[in-house]
Amino acid sequence: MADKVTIGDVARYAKVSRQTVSNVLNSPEIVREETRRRVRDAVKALGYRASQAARQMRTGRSRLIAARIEPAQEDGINGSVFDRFLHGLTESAARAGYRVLLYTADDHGAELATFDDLLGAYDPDAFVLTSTDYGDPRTTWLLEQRIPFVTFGRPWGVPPERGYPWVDVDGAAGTAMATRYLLDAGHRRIGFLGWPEGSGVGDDRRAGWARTMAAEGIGAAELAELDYRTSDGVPEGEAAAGALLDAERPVTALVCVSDSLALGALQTRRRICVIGFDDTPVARAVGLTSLSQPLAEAAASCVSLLIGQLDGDGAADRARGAAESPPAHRLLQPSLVRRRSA
Amino acid sequence: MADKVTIGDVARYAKVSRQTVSNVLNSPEIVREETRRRVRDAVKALGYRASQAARQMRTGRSRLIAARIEPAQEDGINGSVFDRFLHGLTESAARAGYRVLLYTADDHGAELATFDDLLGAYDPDAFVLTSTDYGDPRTTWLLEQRIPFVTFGRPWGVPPERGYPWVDVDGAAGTAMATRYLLDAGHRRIGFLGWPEGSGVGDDRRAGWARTMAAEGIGAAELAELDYRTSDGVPEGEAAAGALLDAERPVTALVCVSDSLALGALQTRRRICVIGFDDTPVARAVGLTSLSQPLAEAAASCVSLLIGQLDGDGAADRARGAAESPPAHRLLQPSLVRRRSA
DNA sequence: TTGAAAGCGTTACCAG
DNA sequence: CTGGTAACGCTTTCAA
Repeated sequence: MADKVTIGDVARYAKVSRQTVSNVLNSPEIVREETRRRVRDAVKALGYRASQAARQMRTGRSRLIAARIEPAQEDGINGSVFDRFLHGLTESAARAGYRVLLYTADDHGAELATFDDLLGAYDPDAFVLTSTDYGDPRTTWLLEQRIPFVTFGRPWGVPPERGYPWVDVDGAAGTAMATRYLLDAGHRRIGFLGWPEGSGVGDDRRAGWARTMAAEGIGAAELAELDYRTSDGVPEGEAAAGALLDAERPVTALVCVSDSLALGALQTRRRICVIGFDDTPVARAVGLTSLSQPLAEAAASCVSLLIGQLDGDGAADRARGAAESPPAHRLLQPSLVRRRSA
Repeated sequence: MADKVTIGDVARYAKVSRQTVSNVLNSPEIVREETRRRVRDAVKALGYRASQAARQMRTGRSRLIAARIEPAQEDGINGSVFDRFLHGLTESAARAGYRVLLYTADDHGAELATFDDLLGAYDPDAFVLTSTDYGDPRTTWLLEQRIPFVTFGRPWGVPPERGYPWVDVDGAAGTAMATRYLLDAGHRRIGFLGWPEGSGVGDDRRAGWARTMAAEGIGAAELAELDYRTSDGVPEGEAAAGALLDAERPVTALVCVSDSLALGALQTRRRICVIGFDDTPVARAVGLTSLSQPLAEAAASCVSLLIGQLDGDGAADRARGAAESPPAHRLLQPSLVRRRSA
């Protein structure tokens, strides 16, 4: 912290006015080539960096993106998913000239309060929301306040006219791929270990399995037999797999909505093929075939959607009233990582 | 983002000067009780929050703590450790009025460059460093620049006079506890699955096992027999455990430097007791007894050590020259989480 | 193209 | 204890 080098120092060094330095930084094209070079050399020589605080005072933009760091999930197995997403977010944001500001919140109520806090003090330019669910109050709130944001997760149950930008991974396509893979390997009694109905993510993943099985000519009655619903967890997976294996017509393979359930199924030590979801460290460790989400890409998409809003809408949005184009979104494809378990 | 409420608005509402409002916020004791109350009511009524940018311009303090988000480790199993630490850090920092700013860096060189970047632009008040190793250039750099920081991890190989504040978990105490636990259960041939010599963390954890075994009267020669060193990973753990089990005098129990190695040992499916380190989600999932680090407490300690520096040293440090008191530190105790594996 | 001046919201330093 | 005034470093008018 030897010295705070300001724009004035650079100007003096390059023998131009402060304004010219600012121009070189913000709209280089309007400055004469030679001057531009001289200023850039000065910037490099002095190690100058624009003070974000001063810039923010003038422009009103903090170049900060706020994201919540989630506590370790229930059994923590899929915690790493969020972790990797956050890493990708930080990296993509940095590339775009933004930084990620972390916050925590135990529930939606606390999170709304934190939004307010953050907005008042650090004034982040945007929020990235994860783990969205039906009737999520956070999106409504941010929409009302006209704060830019993206969600990683589809707007479950939100009517299109109240839409907002989102990024998600196509879970159904993933489980469809997994199911197809097992069918091709000769399986026909392929069960699905899923969560209770009502979670957007869980239902989506089940749908991919169901439609692929149906396309294979498997009727609704048999499908119902093969469809097991339980809350997430390793013991739950073990119990469920046991039930499916001890049925009159046992399953020979299992597509699971999560690695936790899949791991449980694996622990039965019975001869079945198992495919999990999320490609968590555990999957790698125990040789569990799993569906991998392109998290870095998802994070990058979140950032680019945000940048679009931040650069485009600025004040134009407020002036023109309603949005002209529907919010952008992006649905990415998971990939199947083959290991010993299938 | 309806309206930016400034200190002036509050002053007008409470019918006092801007300065008085500032005083109520920063040094409440010098303001008359009644005025204070009126101002506080105004703040609440208007939803006022001091603009961090403006405050920073004036005070030079950003109320930002920078921390690196690490990419998923090798096999990712212990990734959740860092994740939980980061969560705790965010929470503790928020309680102290600070926010956590994230950054990434692939190696030490890139990280130093990022320090510079961050300091120039966002100007965080402090850094929290994790995964410190021998001859870590980051601590040297920050010390030179007189930037406040703490490390989560002891200053391995750093002479005391170049000391800095740190927080760590006593790995040796943990493995000693685990070893004692196994001894009490009647085991005597207790092996240690560790990393190659030279890593501070690994050597420390080995030491706890070794000293406990020695105290039990087990000689150096036998100790050498029981001490196995390998790089981290599940397959590595499986191989190592196999070797230790097939020895002339096989081990009956294993203390491992990581959950990855322990998981590998467990996968041999042989009848041994295994204890891992870090209590990762995998451990919970497969019933592995493991040593748990008090991560939330570690994070809280980091924050309080930082706050001490930030509030105390301000300018006094530079004025008086060398530090009067040695940097503070805190060594926390891990705890043994018993599960099926031991 | 370049230079001068204003102002963003705070807090620190003065007098009253 | 309260009220004015200056200053932090930057970008954005406005003139030259």
